Amino acid sequence: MTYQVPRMSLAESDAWLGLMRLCQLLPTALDAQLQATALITHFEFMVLTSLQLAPEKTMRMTDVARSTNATLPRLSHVATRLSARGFVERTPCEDDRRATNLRLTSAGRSALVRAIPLHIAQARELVIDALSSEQLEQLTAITSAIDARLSVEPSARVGLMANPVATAPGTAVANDH
Amino acid sequence: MTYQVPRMSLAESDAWLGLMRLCQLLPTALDAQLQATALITHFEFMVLTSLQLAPEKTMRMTDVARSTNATLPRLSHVATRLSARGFVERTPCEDDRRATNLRLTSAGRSALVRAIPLHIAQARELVIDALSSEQLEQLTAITSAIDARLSVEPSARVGLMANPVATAPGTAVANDH
DNA sequence: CCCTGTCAGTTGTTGCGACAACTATTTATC
DNA sequence: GATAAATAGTTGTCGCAACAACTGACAGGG
Repeated sequence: MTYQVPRMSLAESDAWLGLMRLCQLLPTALDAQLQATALITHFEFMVLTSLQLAPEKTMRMTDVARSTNATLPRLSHVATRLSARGFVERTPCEDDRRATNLRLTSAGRSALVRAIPLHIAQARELVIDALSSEQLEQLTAITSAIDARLSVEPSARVGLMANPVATAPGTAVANDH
Repeated sequence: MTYQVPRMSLAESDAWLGLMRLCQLLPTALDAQLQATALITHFEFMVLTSLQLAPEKTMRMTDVARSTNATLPRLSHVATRLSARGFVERTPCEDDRRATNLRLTSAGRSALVRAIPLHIAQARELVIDALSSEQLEQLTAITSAIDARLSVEPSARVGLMANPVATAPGTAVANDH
């Protein structure tokens, strides 16, 4: 029951390759510039921003992770680095003693304030100013549509993926075209 | 001479954050799926594909790097891994003895052929089928526009970036060009 | 209560990408 | 034709992200 995956049309392939290229180059360029000018990574910037917006400049690890699209282990490591630089403090949570609160220090706030204009300039230079306002709206719609697909858990979107390739050549893979 | 960077409007910020989220989540999801099903990374897939399309299934390292949006060191490392798995062979180039040719082996071709339908299914599932054909065209236009900005070398797009943050507050940064 | 299961975080390992430094070859210049 | 400069690749180091395994705390059922 190997049904045929339709090939990509030219338009599809153009869009796909363009997106892949973007996903590869943009984050790298962004991080390189922010590192050079503000001495923090883009992800660290997002963490600091999240905290800055929170009441008491304090948030629980899990909430920060969610709002920055990160996994908890990743955030934990970054929090360790940020706290070593004095930008952030870990404090135990009263309500739930499993939880940890992350608080933005004044040094962290300073670093963020220094970084903000650089970051906005970056966003303008590389993306926003490159697009018309129609394209900005289109981009928002496109990213949300893809996002919806990404958020579905992997188990629910097996689809054609349900046919893993065997390591040994002898194993029947039945991928005849 | 601190001139004000205009803040982002809501529409701008939506587009920006959506794009950032996409650039973060999509490559990860892609690699995880391809690794699990085809046992290669997305970047390895691109390398194999490039070679497959080349005459004699052979290309020079530099050309492969360009066609996969990678740096030469990165490609060199990946070539080492791929060649350890027998998917690829390094051969010296006759014309230019500095150069190295990369050739796709038959084992490499098999691996690629196994991966192709999985990869296409992925692309459809996560991106292409999530978008209308108008959106696909829009996406192509958007990515090219941003790409044009990315390709400009950093030195030529200093703009507001030309004011790096000093590590120590006292240090004079005197970065006039 | 205790015991099982779940949740919040942390830590250790692994693997990959960026960058810098290096070798070897080719091209340009005088 | 020798020397300088640029080009093609390789290698080593560093930092970060993913994943798995672990600890400690809450919640629900007997």
